[in-house]
Amino acid sequence: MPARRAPADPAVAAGVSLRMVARVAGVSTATVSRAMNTPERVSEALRERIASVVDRLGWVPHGAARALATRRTGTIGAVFPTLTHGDFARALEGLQGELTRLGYRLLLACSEYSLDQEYQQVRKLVERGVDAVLLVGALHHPELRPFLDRRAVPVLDSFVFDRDHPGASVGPDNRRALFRLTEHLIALGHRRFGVIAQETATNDRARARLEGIRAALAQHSLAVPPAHFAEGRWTIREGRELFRRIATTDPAPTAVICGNAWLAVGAMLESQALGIDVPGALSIAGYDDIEIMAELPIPITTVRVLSDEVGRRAARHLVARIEGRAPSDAFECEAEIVLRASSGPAPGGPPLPPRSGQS
Amino acid sequence: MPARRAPADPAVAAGVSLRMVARVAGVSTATVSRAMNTPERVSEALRERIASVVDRLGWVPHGAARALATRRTGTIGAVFPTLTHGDFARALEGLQGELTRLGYRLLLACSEYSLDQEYQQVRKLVERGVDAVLLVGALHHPELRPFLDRRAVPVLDSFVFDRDHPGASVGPDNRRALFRLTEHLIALGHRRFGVIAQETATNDRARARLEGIRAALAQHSLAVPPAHFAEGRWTIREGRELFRRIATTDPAPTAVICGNAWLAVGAMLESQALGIDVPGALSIAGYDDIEIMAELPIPITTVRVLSDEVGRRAARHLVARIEGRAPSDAFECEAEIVLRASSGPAPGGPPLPPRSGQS
DNA sequence: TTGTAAGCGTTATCAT
DNA sequence: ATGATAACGCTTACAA
Repeated sequence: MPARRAPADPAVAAGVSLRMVARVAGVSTATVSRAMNTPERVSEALRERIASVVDRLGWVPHGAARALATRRTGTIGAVFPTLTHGDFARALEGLQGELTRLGYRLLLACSEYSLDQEYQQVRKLVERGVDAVLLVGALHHPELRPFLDRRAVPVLDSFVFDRDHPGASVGPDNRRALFRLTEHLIALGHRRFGVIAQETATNDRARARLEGIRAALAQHSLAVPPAHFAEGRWTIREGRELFRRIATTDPAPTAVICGNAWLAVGAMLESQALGIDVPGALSIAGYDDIEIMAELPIPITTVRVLSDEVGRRAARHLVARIEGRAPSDAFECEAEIVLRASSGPAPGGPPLPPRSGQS
Repeated sequence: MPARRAPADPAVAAGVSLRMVARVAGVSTATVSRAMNTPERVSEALRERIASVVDRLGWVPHGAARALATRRTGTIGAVFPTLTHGDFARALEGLQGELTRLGYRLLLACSEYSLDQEYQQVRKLVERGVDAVLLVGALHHPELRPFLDRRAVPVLDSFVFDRDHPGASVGPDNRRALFRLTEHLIALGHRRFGVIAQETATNDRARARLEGIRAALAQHSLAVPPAHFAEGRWTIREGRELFRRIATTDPAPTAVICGNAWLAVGAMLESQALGIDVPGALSIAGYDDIEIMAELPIPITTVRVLSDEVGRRAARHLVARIEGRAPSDAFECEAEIVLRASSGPAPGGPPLPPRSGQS
């Protein structure tokens, strides 16, 4: 019976093992294994014979068996707070793409912003054999680090960067970015600031941003009065409501800083609905640069974080550590302040670099 | 030496195996295994003794070993075209959450809208031992189905629903949804239609939507002239450009249907920039309902797909099949038409149910 | 260059 | 209810 030309016999592909490939090719299992993993150590003749058998039988290596033997799975685990938030989605895409490029797979989980859930998910991932773990933020369940350290599983905190941060991290310096943004607004003459922050309870990034704002204000003996401060979830609707509450006080703030992109979009839409002159009477700034911010009738000043770059760097860092290379402990990712029409000089402020302010 | 209270001895947790737990507890490996997997078959005394040892040693079962023995990994694989697109992100989150609830993990990959890449990713996932695979769309690499079938790996196509579709699927009926939306606009008196579609080359959902539009128009002997048709990527900017091209023709369309949410947002923003009276002079409709569509000054009429529900249902379906239950082959997910201010009667059209049209 | 055989950490089938 | 022990499919010394 002549060799079949069908790429894989339907009846057979199901339970094909390396051993079977070896038998059909008339070699030992070791040789097949080598032909796959270290082809240069196998004679060309055998290599080809084996390749054709692999092909004909439709053999796919059994990952679990390999993992058991090598004690490596070629998989890294990531736990994000949520996946619908634009910057995490972008980071995730960058991470996934880079991992694929590096020959790794991604096991994904969500913490829903809960430290307990994050820890539980990490345990599951480790049980599932991930070679490394990517987390978001610097704040974790107290048992998490010890748990991973004990098992020598590399971890990386993403979306944070802090020189004092123990362990590896990759991301923007949230505190500094908002410090600088706030300073810029102060320089434009603003003195009454409003802030719509993301909930800071379990979100150390949001907290760092808030600290940055407060620190910059403090340097000029300024502060955010309670009536001009609000915390909220990251929806447009929430941004609208909180903005309305803050902007309709008297005296109203002349600048409102929003803790993320959607809150900023909400603030902007509500300012238009309220007929507030932006940036003439009030400046709006956000955090994170998503496409809509640049496309609204009045584009929004914001801090651009290259989230996909965060994901890609995270991938490279973790793979490097898995493979025994020792990359530097922290990467700061650029956080560029993007000035757009939503911000300008404070009404009646000093005549600084002339912009379209119409006070 | 008294029993240590430390949850796990740092020096030990690294290489703890079930065998070690068994030795320390003074039982056989089989008993430990049973204590973990079928506790009811182990005496309470032993069960407790074992539990405490597991705890003290900080043992975490080795997934690969278990997978090798059981031929199941408790992992399902998903391949999405992209992750930054809002509806996939939502589906992903729903999928992930439901899988966690069901005790499964998620292995995630991206196809970048390429059938080849999709196939390659599926191969990787299978190699990694996924118990089932979730795909997007009905159109795949010709080898993909045979590959999975041969290995008896359950597959599910998502974001599509088609009675004629072979195999399982979960999602909206794209064709029908846009058929109905178009009929609605026709009933409002529209006769000149513009369409901004997503690229249909490798996207069968986009194609189905387009077919729905064309079918509805054809029923009324209408069609989309080339000058009123454009295909593009799914960005706001692209939506703006294509809308401008289409809306500035003469005669201009009185209704423009957009293939997805971002294209629709772009169209809406551009219509405002151009000073076009919406919906007085021109109606705009989109597909997929993201928050911004309801929050813009002129909210956008669209088709609401419950993407997270698609993800959750996909999870339940696949797990059911993995566990030997046989769920029905296809679920149609609701695709509700959400009428908002961006659509109204055609200018000079029949005085249908009165709306805010100001022709 | 190739083969032999001992693991890798579980589960599952028998016995007991 | 518990214990021995043979798989599970692959990798990797070590030998030849």
